[in-house]
Amino acid sequence: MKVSQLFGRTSKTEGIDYKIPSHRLLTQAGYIRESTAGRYYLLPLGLSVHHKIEAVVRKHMNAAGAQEVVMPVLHPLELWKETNRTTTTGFELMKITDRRGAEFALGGTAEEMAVDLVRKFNISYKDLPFNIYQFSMKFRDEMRARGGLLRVREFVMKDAYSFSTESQFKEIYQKMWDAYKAIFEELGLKVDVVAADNGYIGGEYCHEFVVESDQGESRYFIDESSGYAAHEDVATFKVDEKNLGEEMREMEEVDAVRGNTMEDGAKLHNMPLWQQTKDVLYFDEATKRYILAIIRGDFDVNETKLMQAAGAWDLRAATTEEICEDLHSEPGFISPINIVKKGTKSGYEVVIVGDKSLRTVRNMYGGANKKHRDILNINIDRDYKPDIEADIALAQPGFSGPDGGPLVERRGIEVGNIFQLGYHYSNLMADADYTDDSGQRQKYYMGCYGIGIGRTMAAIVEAHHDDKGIMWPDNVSPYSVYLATIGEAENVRQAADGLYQALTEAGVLVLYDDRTEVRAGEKFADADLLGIPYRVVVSEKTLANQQFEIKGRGDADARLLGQQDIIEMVTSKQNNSAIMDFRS
RNA sequence: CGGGGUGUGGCGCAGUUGGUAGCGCGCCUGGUUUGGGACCAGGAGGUCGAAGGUUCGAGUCCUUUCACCCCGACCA
Repeated sequence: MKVSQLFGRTSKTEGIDYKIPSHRLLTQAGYIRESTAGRYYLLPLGLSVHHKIEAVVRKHMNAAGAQEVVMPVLHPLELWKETNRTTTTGFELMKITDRRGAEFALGGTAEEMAVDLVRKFNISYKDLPFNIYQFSMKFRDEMRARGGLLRVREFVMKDAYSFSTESQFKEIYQKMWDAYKAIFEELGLKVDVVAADNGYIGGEYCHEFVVESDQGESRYFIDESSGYAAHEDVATFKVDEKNLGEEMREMEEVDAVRGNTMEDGAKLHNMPLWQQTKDVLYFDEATKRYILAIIRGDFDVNETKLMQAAGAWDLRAATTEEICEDLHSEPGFISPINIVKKGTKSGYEVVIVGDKSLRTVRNMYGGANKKHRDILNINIDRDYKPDIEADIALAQPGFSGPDGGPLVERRGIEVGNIFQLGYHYSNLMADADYTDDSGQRQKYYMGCYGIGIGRTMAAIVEAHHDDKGIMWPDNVSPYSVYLATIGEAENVRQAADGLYQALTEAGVLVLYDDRTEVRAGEKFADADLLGIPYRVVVSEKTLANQQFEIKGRGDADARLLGQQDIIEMVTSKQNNSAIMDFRS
């Protein structure tokens, strides 16, 4: 491809105030252009990178036995109603109606479609296991798109769906895990595999593949000694025992003229924070229940864990009015002791969820559900009994991980994930089953596996750039060589044309900067910005002894080589995966 | 959805107490240049986000609305 013919151009001013490096560099180099917030044009260069990433993903998915399909982008809304996800997706479904009034969802993920496809084939155990996947545009009505390609409203996702028996599942999950490791390694990305929360998608466990980056939105913890890695939503830690040797003392209600914070309580009673009870009242809009979370005073409530433990999917903080008038308690003095079982006005039930850390302390102190009254010597079991006992504590940096080592906090970009769905969808959807070897219908067991292609592209740029521009790894760069002429001399042009042809015939993708009106400095700046692995320069100077100048994008110095050596040097680094120039 | 901000040629911006739009980059033409973003001369390109209002007159004042950016909430 000749630069003079390439659609799109570099710009010094376009996107100058974008804060995220990948956003700015991809824009300035002419890989992407914004349409509206969270929606991007992929220009020829950007599409080329996109295709190369897809090719790597496809290669490893196929090698792992998955089979590529394409599903419609418009999903019949009845399918989403079948799984009750029209209201509970976690992202606002985008809907569209055709002129006959048929309703569709713009696909944001495709579990229902995959099940619907599979049930059309009335499968048996002989068909299992299998894994189908696609690359397709996904639509998310994000509240707030940001960070260029990092969080968008439309993007190409590779999404895969596996169908198997429960006993076959572990192997499939492991295969996807291994395939993902191989994919990201080939793309030049170091990933942490992080245990995460399944959220609205269902299932019991899942893992995120995260590229460590300051620009990432995922926060997670690593125990570097053991390799334990978990998203902050699910991270667990060892809870130290405090004063379990102490005798239980008589419960006692006392005056407590203090403010509403934990610190106020610790100060007033001159006792440690950990001996105080932290009582946080929530209301779940989905099930119309109050959820009273109780935890040791030196910990915080992890709301994701709380949602899982209580089955409360639409949690919000309770209002002062609800606390005072419906539950007859007092902000800052809420307590499980003598709390009403039901709101006296609303009739809504109060569910008490206790963290397991409550079993590491004796004789706790806390509110009395009355203003300026506290209770001393509170002990679990004797004085109150949680309806649900679970780990609902939020991990913090420095806490001991489940394997004993200290937890280190990291931030990263989630580029892929693998989910165990189990029977979640086969339970919700009709005929999501197969015939077993005794002729009985059985629910199948599912998993799903996603990779965001555009986000991966941005993550690669985040991991591979300097202050001059992008530095693509060899196998995702749109071209292997940036060939630039300097000057308008006829012999320079002829030599460059010859090298362009020779490299192309050798199978090397070359971006040939044939512009005559552009000076050397600008060509060098463009070459750096674009991030092509090799820059080859042809000028009267290099031709003085029949040579060309070649420089790696990350190298400080260039060297002079003859044409044959150039070709050898470049082809030896060429990646052999089935990759082609989609523009020529 | 809450808080803050911005909308003026393709991009980045200026525009005074209201008087009918300008600069830099880019683009086009000609010339001089040519190893890290050159220079000279000429040129094209804007109903100032949209709608309504005040006024003799609105980029500027008022009202409404839309879009985008940043922070938060949310979020495979």
